[in-house]
Amino acid sequence: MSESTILIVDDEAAIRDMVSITLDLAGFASISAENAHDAHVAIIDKKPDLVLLDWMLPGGSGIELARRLRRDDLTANIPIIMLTAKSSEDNKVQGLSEGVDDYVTKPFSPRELVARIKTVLRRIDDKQKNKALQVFDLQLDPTSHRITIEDKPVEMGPTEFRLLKFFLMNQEKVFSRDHIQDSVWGGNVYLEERTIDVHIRRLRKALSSIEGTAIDYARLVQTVRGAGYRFSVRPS
Amino acid sequence: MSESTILIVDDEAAIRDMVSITLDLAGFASISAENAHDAHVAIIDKKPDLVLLDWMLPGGSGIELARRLRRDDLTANIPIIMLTAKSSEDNKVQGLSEGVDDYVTKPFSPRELVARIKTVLRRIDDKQKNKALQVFDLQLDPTSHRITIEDKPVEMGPTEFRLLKFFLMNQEKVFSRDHIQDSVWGGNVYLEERTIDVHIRRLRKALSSIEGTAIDYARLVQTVRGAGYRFSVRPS
DNA sequence: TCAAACTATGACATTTGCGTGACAATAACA
DNA sequence: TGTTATTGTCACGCAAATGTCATAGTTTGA
Repeated sequence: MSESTILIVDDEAAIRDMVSITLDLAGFASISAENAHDAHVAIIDKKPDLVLLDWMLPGGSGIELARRLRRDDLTANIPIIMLTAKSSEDNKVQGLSEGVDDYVTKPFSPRELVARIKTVLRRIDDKQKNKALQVFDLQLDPTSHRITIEDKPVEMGPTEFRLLKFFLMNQEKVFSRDHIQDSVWGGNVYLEERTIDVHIRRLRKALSSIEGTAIDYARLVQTVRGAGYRFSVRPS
Repeated sequence: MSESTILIVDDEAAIRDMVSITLDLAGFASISAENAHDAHVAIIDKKPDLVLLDWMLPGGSGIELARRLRRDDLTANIPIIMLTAKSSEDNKVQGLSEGVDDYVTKPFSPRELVARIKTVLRRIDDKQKNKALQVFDLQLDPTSHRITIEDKPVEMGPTEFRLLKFFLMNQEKVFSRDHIQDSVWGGNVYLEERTIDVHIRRLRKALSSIEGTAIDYARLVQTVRGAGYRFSVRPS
């Protein structure tokens, strides 16, 4: 997994800096915001993997932000760790009910903060890993190792299965054949260049195998001439 | 069944220790938490089989925790026994509506506590057992150690019995041969790779042995090429 | 409009993984 | 003790999956 990005939301610059340095040292990328509004913009824009949110933002907007993030589907799955000034059970309870994932009480040690972050990220990761990937009525369920379109099972080989899984987890991005090979086959094989094309074709064929669907799922696997392939919900 | 883990949630260290010792003596493993937050983390992390929860945690967070546990799918099935300071009908009623499984009123005897725990665990256990072990007209009764299809007895060896039981308890999931071996044979044996196949075949054969059924039960044991086997009601 | 560069596709040989019948060793049982 | 059921292994056959190639089709830019 690549580097996780953490958004720090706190009105005190000193704390932002301190946390930022801590996270950098722990191998995270960090961005900062000093108020709820900037934070929200940054979240939409940069899609951080986790938000460190000060409970006591001026105007009590910390909890407001948390609530808002949870309400919106786009941001509902971004984990939040609250930073609370004092260890108050009231806050904790209220925060838990807002869907906050964990707490760190100020003052906190860098070690503790990093540990909490890692725990939350791992927990979320496990949850996501076994979650079914879905695009329209196309569904890939890693647990049952099954692909369905409109609940009808779709037949394909193991390689096409991995290929589709890769695309579903990385939509709207173009990947070169080399990159696809590394990600789907693993780095230690040599493949003829055209081989990727053939598997793309097989995947498309499998996605077209269900008759009478409203959407042509094969068309979601798009060729980007000179660059590679892309899985996208938007027409090319 | 392996050792059950009980999580003790109480703010008084003396009670935690006392209960912990009691549980150890009764053959349970126990972990402790002194507040709702730590408890929640421990539950996510350690997945205890039962939670002993003090009703009167500071800030009234005991009931909050119970409510929160019930809301989340991951924790909704973990049984909760409430520890109440005084025997108040109000508490009991309120607790029941939160989905609490039982009550123990302080002060309680170790003997009573253990009895309650065992009762709840057994109840939950029975519920789990009797739930998954029927598919259409195929029935597996763990007690009488019998399998029937449309009330007609099905003959199979002990290994196939365990295999079918495993599948019935874990439907819609793919298992690798290694995983099946660990779960059905136990971890300390070495089996030739093809051996699993042979037992799958014997199981399928047994499931086909009843003539004239509406459903081909053998077909529920599905091969997932390159991944393992899956028991599923849905066609592959 | 043409050539060059790139991609799609059908066909094919090879590899891989699974199903199956047979068999010997072992365990269960009368 | 003899008899039967159960179990694990093996060898073989088959079908799916895979990678490659040759050919056809498409796009791009001069």
